[in-house]
Amino acid sequence: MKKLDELKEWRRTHYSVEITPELDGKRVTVFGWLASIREQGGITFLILHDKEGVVQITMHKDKISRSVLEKAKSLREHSSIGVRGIVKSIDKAPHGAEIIPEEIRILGIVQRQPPFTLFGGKMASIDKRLDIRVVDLRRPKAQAIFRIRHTVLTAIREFFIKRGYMEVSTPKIIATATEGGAALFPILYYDKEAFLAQSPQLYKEQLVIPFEKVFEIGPIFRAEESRTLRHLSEVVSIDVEEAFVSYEDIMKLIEQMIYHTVKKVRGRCSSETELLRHELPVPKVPFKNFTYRDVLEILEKEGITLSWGDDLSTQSLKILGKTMPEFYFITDWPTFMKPFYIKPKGDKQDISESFDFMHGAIELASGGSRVSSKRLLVKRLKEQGLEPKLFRYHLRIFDYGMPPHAGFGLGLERLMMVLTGQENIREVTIFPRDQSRLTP
RNA sequence: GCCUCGGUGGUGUAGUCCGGUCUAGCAUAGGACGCUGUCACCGUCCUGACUCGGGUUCAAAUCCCGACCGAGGCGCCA
Repeated sequence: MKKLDELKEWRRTHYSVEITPELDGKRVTVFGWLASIREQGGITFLILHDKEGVVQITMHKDKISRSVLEKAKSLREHSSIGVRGIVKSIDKAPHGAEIIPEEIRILGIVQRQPPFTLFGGKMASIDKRLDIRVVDLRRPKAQAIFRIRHTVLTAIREFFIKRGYMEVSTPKIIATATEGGAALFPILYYDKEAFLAQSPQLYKEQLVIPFEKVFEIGPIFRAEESRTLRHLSEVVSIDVEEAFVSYEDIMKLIEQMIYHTVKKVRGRCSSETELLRHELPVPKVPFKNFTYRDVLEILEKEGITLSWGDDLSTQSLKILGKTMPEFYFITDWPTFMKPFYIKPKGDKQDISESFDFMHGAIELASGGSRVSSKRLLVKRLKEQGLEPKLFRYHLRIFDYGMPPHAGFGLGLERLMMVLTGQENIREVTIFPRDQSRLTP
């Protein structure tokens, strides 16, 4: 057993990337994890990485105390250490500067052979990586993905707050199905049956009464038996609802939100997108807009015949994605294909004021104008085979001046797949949940 | 949920069709040594694996059955 050192009075003076030639001769303290150790004759090089990047620690056999050198050589990749030493400006070092250590403290040792190395080498399968996910997240590419995610969330919050939307939180433990459709996870709520929310839909609609413009960024849960690269049982949904607007206004809002977000990612995360080798062009606005009927015609030309009312199969979405590898909307879906709260068009009741927001073959968001008349809502519930009684707590709000309103729900992970070029939604989720994975 | 495919050292793979040549190859990792400017360092040597259970056979990593685990596609779903 190797002995661990105590942190004691040591505190970080610099992050790895802050070790620059200008600090030449200064004493610094850095903390991090060992990314690699290389011996070159009488010189030993350690690469230390922290959350910001890497720095090189260099030890000449004759110029360093024996105990420091022995300690360094005993280390294995992934060990967590602290290093106190003198910065030396030198061209041959990776960023023009390195640290000559005076003392090394071993703070966390590596007991087992990790299933992968941080830099280079073959990647282990996603299953093995997810088993020790936080170690996997040290990989530079994973770091890049989640830095981008952080930037995306920040940009989206900035965007809505600046435009006067209020951030809200709604219950994730609910009494009844919100919209029918997706399967819910039942849970035991004291002595009652309850469910995990599949969407904040009904709550956010109600919240336009006091707040007019709201958004929520929070988890939603779906108990679908979906075994694909783009479905999870728990995802983060970005939900917006606004009073006195229609679905066309909401589509415009999405367009601006995406434009703003991509601009921010490009501005703040250029090194991350470069590392991921993923081109992220500024999206061309306005986004293209096809009706459901247009899409059927496009698919017809591609040799796929669908009848009005057919869902777009995975195959047809893939073909659509090839012809349109960009952001676009599919609007005016048949009313019966959409949830009960989606508003039918005034003159054509069989078509709805609805849209799906797409990128290539992947559906990112759906939204629409909402039904604001209680009578119509009850009619729509019945048409969809739902029991209005179960929705009485929702319906009675409509007796107290429910304004016309519209909104959308967007899957954050799917947006992240598009922004980072990942094919598996698990890569953009810190601790993914699917039908076979409940841990870690 | 359905269909298809797979499970070989810590990790990624070759070998499986067509049983014997497998004492299981390669890379990476781990250990030892050498190398005074590496940066996926390099060189030499070493360590380490056929998912589990049953069956067929003179002989099974290889063929058959079952279990467990995983991957992809479709459907469901947003």
